[in-house]
Amino acid sequence: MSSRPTSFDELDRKIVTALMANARTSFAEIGADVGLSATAVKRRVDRLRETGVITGFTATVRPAALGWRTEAYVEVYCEGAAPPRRLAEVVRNHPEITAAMTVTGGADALLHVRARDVEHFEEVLERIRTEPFIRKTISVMVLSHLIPDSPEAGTSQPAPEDAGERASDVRRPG
Amino acid sequence: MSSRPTSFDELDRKIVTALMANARTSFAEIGADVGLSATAVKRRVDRLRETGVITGFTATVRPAALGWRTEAYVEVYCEGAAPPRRLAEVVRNHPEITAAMTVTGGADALLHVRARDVEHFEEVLERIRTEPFIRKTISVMVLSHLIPDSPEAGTSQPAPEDAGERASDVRRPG
DNA sequence: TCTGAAATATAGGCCCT
DNA sequence: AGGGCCTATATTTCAGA
Repeated sequence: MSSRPTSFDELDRKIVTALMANARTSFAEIGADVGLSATAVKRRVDRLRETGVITGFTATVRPAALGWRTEAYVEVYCEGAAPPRRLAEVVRNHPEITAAMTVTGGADALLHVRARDVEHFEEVLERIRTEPFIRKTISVMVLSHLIPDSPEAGTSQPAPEDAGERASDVRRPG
Repeated sequence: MSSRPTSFDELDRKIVTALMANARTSFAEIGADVGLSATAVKRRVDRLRETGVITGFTATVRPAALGWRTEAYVEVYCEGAAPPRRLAEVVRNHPEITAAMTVTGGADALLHVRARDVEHFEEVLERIRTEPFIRKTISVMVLSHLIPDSPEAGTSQPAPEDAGERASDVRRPG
């Protein structure tokens, strides 16, 4: 995980852009775009991965299609000092937490949470509040995305493992 | 881009999981895991894309490696009614905004912003506040990620066009 | 859904600058 | 160090059935 800058030139930039647009683009095709052979592109991609510029390749999924229709940000306030280490442990206990970070401001941490519906979200929230560290939470529910294709709109969701139901078999309230 | 779920079974679930873990996994390898031929896997992936479950494949990039070292969430308060349509226009004017959504609570919208450094972030913030609609903003800076590999930690950033330590113009990915 | 063959892509080896 | 060319191995893709 060296974050050491080796050289990062124009060509690397273009290659990364191409792979962000479509991670399955062939090296030959990228090469044709940037003016390199497939081999050269592959070598650069390998290097970009080794140096940690590219950390992986992933499918972007529309959470709603998998039955994840509810999304919220949760500000977390902790008892006394909240060492990030212990917060990280807590966060790992709840698969519905798709992102978590320490932040400036009154709260100690900000969580991004995905749930199937409001009922499920309430359950997650109660679970989180049960954690010994947590003093209080403030939730902000996401209503609609203004940038539909932004990664946070589509990419961040629990793995389908955690999806209790199928896209074609979503539980109804009541 | 029909958002209607056709059938979505166990096999699809596994395929999606595999592609989320590594979008460049070969269909043959996925097939070996789930007990299908490469051809069958490809057909299912094609269908998952057609039905909009999978919206694309992308490289995940460590923003810091490209010179994006500052990240914040910005709550936006608007003058009077804030039609999402107009908010969306405003948001599109600022490539550093990597996600934007309307939310419950006091604020009208929540923005996710990436900048090269605090100076750059301040500049972005001033630009945003200049927009006719915006009445006030409250910023929460991200200090550290508790889930290092969550998509929001690594995937969401402006395109590498703007990378490096250069203060050149910025464009939106895609 | 599988099989099988043809078209593509990849991962190295090797040599050049 | 980085790039191109070549080749063996995999993979994708398109026919069948």
